Amino acid sequence: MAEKTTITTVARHARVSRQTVSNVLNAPHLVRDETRARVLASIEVLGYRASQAARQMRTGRSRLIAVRIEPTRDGINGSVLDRFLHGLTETASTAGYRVVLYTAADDAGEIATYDELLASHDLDAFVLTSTHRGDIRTAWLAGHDVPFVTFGRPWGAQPEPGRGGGHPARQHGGAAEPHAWVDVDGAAGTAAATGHLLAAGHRRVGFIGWPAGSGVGDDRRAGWQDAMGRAGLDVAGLSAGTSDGIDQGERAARDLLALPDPPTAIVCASDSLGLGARRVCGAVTGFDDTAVAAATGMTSVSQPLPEAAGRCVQLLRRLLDRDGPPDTPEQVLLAPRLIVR
Amino acid sequence: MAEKTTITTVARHARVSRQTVSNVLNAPHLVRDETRARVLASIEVLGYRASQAARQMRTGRSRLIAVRIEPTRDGINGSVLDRFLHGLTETASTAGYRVVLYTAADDAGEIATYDELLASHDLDAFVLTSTHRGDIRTAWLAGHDVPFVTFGRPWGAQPEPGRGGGHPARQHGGAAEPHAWVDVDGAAGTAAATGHLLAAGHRRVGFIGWPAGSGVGDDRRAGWQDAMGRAGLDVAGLSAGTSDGIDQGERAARDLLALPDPPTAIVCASDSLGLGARRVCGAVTGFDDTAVAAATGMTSVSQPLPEAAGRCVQLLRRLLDRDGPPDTPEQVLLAPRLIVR
DNA sequence: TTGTAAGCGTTATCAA
DNA sequence: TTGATAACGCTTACAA
Repeated sequence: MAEKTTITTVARHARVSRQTVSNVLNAPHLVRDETRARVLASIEVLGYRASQAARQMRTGRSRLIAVRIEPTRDGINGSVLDRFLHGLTETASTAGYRVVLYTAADDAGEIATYDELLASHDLDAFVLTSTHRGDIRTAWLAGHDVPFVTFGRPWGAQPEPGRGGGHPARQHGGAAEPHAWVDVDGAAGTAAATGHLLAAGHRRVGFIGWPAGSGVGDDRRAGWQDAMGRAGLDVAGLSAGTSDGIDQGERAARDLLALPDPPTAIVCASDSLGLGARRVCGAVTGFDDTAVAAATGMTSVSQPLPEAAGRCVQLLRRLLDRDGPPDTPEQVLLAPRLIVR
Repeated sequence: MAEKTTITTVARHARVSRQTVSNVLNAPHLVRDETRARVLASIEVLGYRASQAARQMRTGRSRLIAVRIEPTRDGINGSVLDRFLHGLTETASTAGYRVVLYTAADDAGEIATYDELLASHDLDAFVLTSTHRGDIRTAWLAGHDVPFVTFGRPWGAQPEPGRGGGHPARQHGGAAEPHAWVDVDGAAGTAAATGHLLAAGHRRVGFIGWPAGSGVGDDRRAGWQDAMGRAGLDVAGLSAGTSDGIDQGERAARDLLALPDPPTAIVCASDSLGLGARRVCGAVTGFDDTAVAAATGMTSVSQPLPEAAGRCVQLLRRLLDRDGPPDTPEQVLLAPRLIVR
């Protein structure tokens, strides 16, 4: 094994002081062109790379961002995180950041992990996924002055039990302080899916989603409802809410089809639900454009995951790569795309 | 924000020297019980956690292990990595290690990334997935004395063009120096799938996999061939090789069914191929037990991903948490499970 | 058993 | 524009 190349090695090789080498790297404008060129040449020749650990001790920044990896729930929607992670890793690396993974059983466990990661590894920031109503994580991070971005907008404080109708999802419930987030417009997605079915001649279009109060679910339901409303169509009784899963989707679809005036097509809030519904209904759309949708030829709403990941990194940089007071948080709402099959 | 808690804070609080605090953490047996208890209490009260960066500077160990995250190819088999990653993150964290992600376009790019990660972040080890014939990564890592484990056994040097028949996959081709690896016995999986079909009364069981020379593919083919041989059945002409994909699976299945004496059932090397084959053949098994297989009710071979991940960490610890000369590398071959549907 | 001193590789401060 | 010095928080060697 060769000697470890440190900044001292480079300094000796280029016949300058350590500090000058450091300046070439961190404040190039302070160094004369000729000197800089010589130093850069030495760096190249010696294959020098600054030690993150040493740099971190001095600057307090680790250039590490953390993301939670969840146990793929039903496997169908799980690959969404997979693609998001890949995009995140790629974009982060071009910005000089690395992604570290962590797991947690629930929100409380996740917060304990924040504490641990921050104290021992000095993590620079967190990317949170799967935001939901009553999410306690963002308040904790904000309260501890930890930079973070969520993939998924804030859905408000507590689940509101009695809120059936209306468009509750559109109110981003009184989050104490807004934070940076990136999200995909789920309502626009289900609206597009509904429009697609309407264009195909359907008039009775049903919806299968999750029970009211789930934020993401309410949003997707609202998109369907809006699209139906704009077409002047009645939606009374055409909506079902159930937990996620293939069998649940089939059951809910059966119920809808048993109505006196049943739907002829169904928009679903997930590919899992859609797959189940398809067993009993010909015209069904799913959500997330997972491999299952592609494999079974189901029309589905596709989220622009790589772009969402890129935006998260972008927002993070705005938070991190600055010396002044933090900018006002930014929010990004991306449009999904309907993949017609 | 409270003051940063360092080892000095703890020392003051417990009325001992910094060194004693360090000893409590790293060499508890050197400290008197009473003192140790007092120090631990202070650590608890102050919520102290040793700074990884400072520790790393002294010890040269980062307690970080790296894994590549691949762009989900066809999405169907992609979720395998997802589940493996989750298991890895979980097990690693209980051993005090964190998982960092990286991407790479190909083997050469991956090696460049090793260089970068090692030089700047002092990574402790790598976990390699998707081993293949002619894999240049292991030689590089071994040559640079970097600890690593592969998920997937070494498949030998170069793809061997003219090797059609036999059981080439069973020869783990002259790897210069064996290394630690964990793998799942693919041949056992396809053998089980074949056995399942034979038990159902089939006598002509075909196989659709990838072109010869791919290591993993040859192994899975060998399992089918062995099972057929043990049952005294002829396999001549019953095997097809194609690139992965649903349509490719369908095409290969059509070809097999067009034979004079066609198969009545087909074992496939992936769920993608299986899904395609199923369009034209009733009795088909897949491989990987992905969400697609579950959703479409296809029998498939399931890999014990969490266990594989755990074993990888176990092997890594053997390599890392030792002071003497490294142990002889260990290899772990896990048995898959057939999920009958 | 506990304390003192040195040093890991970097960057911020300040003087030349 | 460049260089000397100190400091970040920790652990290893050695002295008390």
